[in-house]
Amino acid sequence: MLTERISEALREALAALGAGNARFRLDRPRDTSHGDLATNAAMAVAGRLSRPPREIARDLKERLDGIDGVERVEIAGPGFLNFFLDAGAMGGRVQAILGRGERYGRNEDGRGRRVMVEFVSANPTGPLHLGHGRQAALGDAIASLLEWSGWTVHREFYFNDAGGQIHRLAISVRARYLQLLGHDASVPEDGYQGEYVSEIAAGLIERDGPRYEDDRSEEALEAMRGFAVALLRREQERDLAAFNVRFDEYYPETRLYSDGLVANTISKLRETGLTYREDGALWLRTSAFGDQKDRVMVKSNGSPTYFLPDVAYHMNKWERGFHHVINVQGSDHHSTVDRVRAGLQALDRPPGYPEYVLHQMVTVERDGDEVRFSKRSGSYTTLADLVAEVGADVARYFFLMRRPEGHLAFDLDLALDQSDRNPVFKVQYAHARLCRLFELAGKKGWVADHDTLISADTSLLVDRSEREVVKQLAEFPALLRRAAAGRAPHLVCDYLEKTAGMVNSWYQTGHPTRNPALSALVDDPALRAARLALAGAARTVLHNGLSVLGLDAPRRMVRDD
RNA sequence: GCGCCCGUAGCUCAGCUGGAUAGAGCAUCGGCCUUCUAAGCCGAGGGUCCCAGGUUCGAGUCCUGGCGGGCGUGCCA
Repeated sequence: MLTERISEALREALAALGAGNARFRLDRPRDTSHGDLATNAAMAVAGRLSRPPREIARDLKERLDGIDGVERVEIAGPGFLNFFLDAGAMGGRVQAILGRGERYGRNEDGRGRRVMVEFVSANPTGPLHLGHGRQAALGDAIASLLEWSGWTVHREFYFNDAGGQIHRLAISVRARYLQLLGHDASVPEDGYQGEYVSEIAAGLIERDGPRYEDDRSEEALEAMRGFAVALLRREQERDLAAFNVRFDEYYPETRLYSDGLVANTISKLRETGLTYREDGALWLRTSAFGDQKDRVMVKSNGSPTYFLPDVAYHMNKWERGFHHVINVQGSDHHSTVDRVRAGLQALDRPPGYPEYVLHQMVTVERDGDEVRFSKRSGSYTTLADLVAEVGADVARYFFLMRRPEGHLAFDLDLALDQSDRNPVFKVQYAHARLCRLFELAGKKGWVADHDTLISADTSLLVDRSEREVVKQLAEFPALLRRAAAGRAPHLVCDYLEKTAGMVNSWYQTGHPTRNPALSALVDDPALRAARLALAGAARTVLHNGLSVLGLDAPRRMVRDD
């Protein structure tokens, strides 16, 4: 593409001036009088070359003349180089987009490399809540962005099916089970109070009858535990499926024990000489690797803390061949980051392994006030309820449109709004509107197939409204690259909203009631083909962008009033 | 106390590796439907980028010190 050609020419020119490998920007200036593309290259290397930026810009400009598709280059301001593209090059970008089609925006940066994204990882102790929802949307979108960058991506869900929380679940189920059978029993204070626990107990009676009624053995409790975990796991999976999120693998904590990985990790850590006994517990000197303080590995009662299986699990990820791992977690878990990494460094893994994306919590607001509208969970709003209320696409988009590290106030009024206020509909509608143009062209008997569009004379796209759209569309690949590198799906949302706005603007400019001469559906076949090519390119970008985020790109919008 | 994150328009938030006059949506006000879906478009007003220093050709962005808010700081997960 043209941007790459200019970028390459700039690199060569900089090398010739003695500033090879310099970092510079080449992007679209806000102000169109500053050209179609602009670079800060001269300023960026001024310090290194100890020369005035404008002088360097002059030298660069001399070496940049004659790039195919560039009409002229100007020096401006403190030393910017502004590139003005000719009509042919501008139009050529449309062809390039159409040529790539559903692959437009993909790159091969991660080719041949594997990455694991671990996310959601909810304990099977209850229905998924909104924090899990945000994490599901975030993890899936980050995984998708990496796939668009050529990585081979493994989506993994880790669940804690052992330990104290699960034990409390089992006790709670037993209490409800006994209640349903007419016995006097109560759920302990630190147990699980939600209605779903009774549902589990009822399911247990249906399957096994009253056989645990008088059985206080560990085996009976174990059967209840197993039943509850399996049921909740199925339910979580069903809720995630309704949210269009799927995993390649579900990894249970108990496997770390049954496969001997926890025991193995203990002995490996002991071999490092970084462990010691104190107050009856076994500690690891994590402070040697930047942790705030040392951590207990094995409690004085002989059972491991959660820290140990975490380390064992990440050693296992590494041994499975995942040297790039991204864990998406709520920021309330951020204290585990340093200690897990410290434990892994003790075992000679690199300091930055694994990578973490931490997100803040979610609240739902209606009329500016926080609301909770879930009955089953007992205390919190569930993901399933939210999805039932607003739909998967809206929920996903809203979870993604803010930076992960900020608190997310889910605006329920806006989410339920089917008007222009709702960004999801705005983007989807812009896509549907472009599809509609092709439908109408077809009705008039005009050929607008792929071959026609890709061979259209797009140098006819000279109107400002058209050129602005083309420039926006041309930025899509760089945008995806940036979003992938920054683990930042919200950038895609921003981009799509802006693109949809520009598409709508362009569409209105050429609306028959306003300015028929600029309509996409003009009588002049050559002009029509060029504009439909632009419409096709825009539709491709909106479609691909929505697809990266895991959203549908409808060909037609149906409003349910 | 210490660690991490956040602080940008009335509201919700973008802002890339430091780059040209700080942007978007909503809200407010004024225009635009006999013609491709007005679920839209055009225009206007609206800013101490939390504060104070520093780094430099240039700081919302980097550094230091404050202020305000969130989370964490367990032999809980």
